Amino acid sequence: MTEVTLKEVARAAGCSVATVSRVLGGTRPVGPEIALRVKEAAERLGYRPNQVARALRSRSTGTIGLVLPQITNPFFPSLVREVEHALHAEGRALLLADCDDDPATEAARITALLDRQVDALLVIPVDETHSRDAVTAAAARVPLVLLDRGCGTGTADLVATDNASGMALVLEHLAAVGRRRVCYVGAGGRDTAAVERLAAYRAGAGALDPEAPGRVELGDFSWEWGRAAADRILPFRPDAVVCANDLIAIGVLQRLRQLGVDAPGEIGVTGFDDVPMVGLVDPALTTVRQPVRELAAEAAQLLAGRLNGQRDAPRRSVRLAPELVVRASSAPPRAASARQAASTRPPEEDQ
Amino acid sequence: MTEVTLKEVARAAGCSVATVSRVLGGTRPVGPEIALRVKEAAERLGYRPNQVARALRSRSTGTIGLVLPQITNPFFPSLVREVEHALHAEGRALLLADCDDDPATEAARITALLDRQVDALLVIPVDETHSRDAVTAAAARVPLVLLDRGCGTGTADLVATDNASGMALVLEHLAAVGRRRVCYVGAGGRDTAAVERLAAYRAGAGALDPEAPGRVELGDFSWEWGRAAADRILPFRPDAVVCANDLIAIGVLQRLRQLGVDAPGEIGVTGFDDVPMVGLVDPALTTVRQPVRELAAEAAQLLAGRLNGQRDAPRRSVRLAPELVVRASSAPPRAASARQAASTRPPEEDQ
DNA sequence: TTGAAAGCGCTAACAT
DNA sequence: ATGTTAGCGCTTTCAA
Repeated sequence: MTEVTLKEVARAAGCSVATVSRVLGGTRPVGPEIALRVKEAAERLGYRPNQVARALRSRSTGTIGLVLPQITNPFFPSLVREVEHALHAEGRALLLADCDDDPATEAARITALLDRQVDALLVIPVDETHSRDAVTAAAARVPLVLLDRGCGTGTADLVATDNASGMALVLEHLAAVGRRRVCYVGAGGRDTAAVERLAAYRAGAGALDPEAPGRVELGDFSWEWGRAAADRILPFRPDAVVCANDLIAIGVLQRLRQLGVDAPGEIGVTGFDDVPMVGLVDPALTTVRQPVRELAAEAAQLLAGRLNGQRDAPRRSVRLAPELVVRASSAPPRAASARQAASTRPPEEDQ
Repeated sequence: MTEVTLKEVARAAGCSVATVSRVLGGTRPVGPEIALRVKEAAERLGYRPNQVARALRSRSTGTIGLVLPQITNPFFPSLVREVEHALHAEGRALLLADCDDDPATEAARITALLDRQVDALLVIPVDETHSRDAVTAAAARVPLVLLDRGCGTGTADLVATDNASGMALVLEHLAAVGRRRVCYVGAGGRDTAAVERLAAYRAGAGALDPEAPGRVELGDFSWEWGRAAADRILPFRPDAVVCANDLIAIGVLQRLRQLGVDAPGEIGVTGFDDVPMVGLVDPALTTVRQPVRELAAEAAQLLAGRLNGQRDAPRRSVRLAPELVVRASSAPPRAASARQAASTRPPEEDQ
């Protein structure tokens, strides 16, 4: 079974291939009755345009590459989903590349996608500094939008959550519920999510307590780190732990429970991202919800603009405001009864 | 900055385009010193083959489409990751389509990928019956491998976990630790994961207890359902709850804890998949680990075979054995002390 | 408004 | 072993 081509449709409709192309592409006006004949013939033969041939001729594949650090990071699947939907809604397709959190792999994947003639790239850079060269080089060839994380300044368009204001929301909220001895459990990575959230904590925490900006423990974005970090922050005798993402917060909550520390009674805990998994923990986690759908939509729209001739418009950097989602884990502390309540259940150990 | 083409490399190397193509593609023998000249020229000019042109001529794009129900289902990201790595290792690229658990969207995505001339398709079907037509039609056009889930018999090649033997492992294990009053919390969906696991439970549970095959509650693959189901299975007075996947098991464990029921002391709980998230729950979850990497590798290899001329070899159906991962949630019951221990902590309610 | 014809960049016959 | 040439299926001048 061989493919139906334009030529065959043209023959069936009794006109030239150019006319068929015009009817189907809507490029130029075509006489109404011949247009009908063409559409009918195409329909009848089950004609489907060969996108590869179209791409070669028109220099546009209709595919967008998405390069991300690790699809197994629980924040990314929902972002990928929204990006996929936004692109398919415009008739584009998504080439996905996972670079295993490795800048060298990232560079290789970017090259591979460029070789495939993607119309544009969406990149969630692995590392603020080490991703930079590959991103800059790619941005010189096709429109490139950095998504969710930056990569030096002025490298390319950027669509990301406003991490600073998200962290500010958290700190304001903690102050409002009467918590002052805050500390931070973050990630030491060089990606902008880690960097910006830490910086925002350092900048804002001093308003609650002059010592707070110094009460910082850095690891990675995992709940294993959150567990380990819980032990390390207890000597600070904090009344709140601000975490750089939800996974860390979940780990902290788990470990606090094991240690018999009452959360939120004694220590409040906050996360960042609002990944689906937070539905699992008890107490429910107060966190910062990233506007995932809006990020995807904005990125798709920005790309579409660049692809429609706005290639030389000034670089855009779009920061979307996240939303604080207040749940139980940051409820006002039970100042007096906390210690006592916690001690009714003895600490358990890991098995 | 315009792209470097074969023609320019040929001119720089002082030979014909055909020769350059042969050198770079390794298609035919070429004289050693002219080969060197060509490689040098290509290198110097920074030549990158245009994959679209190559695809049009050679009728092979080097891209594989992956169509899956929902990337946000926590089992899929690791599978996608392995598939991506396996394909990129062979120089292929991955077009990802997410069909939102909807068969109509699935059909549309499959068509979109075929229009893009994917060399082959990997499909994780949404629904055993409703996905069938689209899959069959696509399989007539390109090699198609069903991944992780089937879709009627004889439709296409299949690479999936052996759900039946996974469930059998669970039941044997529960019998070995002395649990007999088992029940099942499953999913009522029409995908093969739900169907096969349920069937295997029904087939095997009778060996533990004649009533067990009838003790079944069906919902969906979510932890919300697991929570709700926990209340529904308590009247069975079970000593073990077999769950169709990890999310359900996590929900069941959570609700049991809320109700003050001791797990595993009183009721053992098992899951299926071994998603990363199981690292979060306490007690640690006994589950069935799907051989994710091997599934991806097998699927990639099967595709590669089909693409290298084995298109008409007999259909293959490959079932990979999963592995039982025994953790705390199915430890032998504490027959006597269970009720008492549990009642020291009063039931909490959802907030 | 329509058709004829020229490619897009590459590979694969077919020559030599 | 190398060069010449004819397309792959489509879009887009350029003429009519």
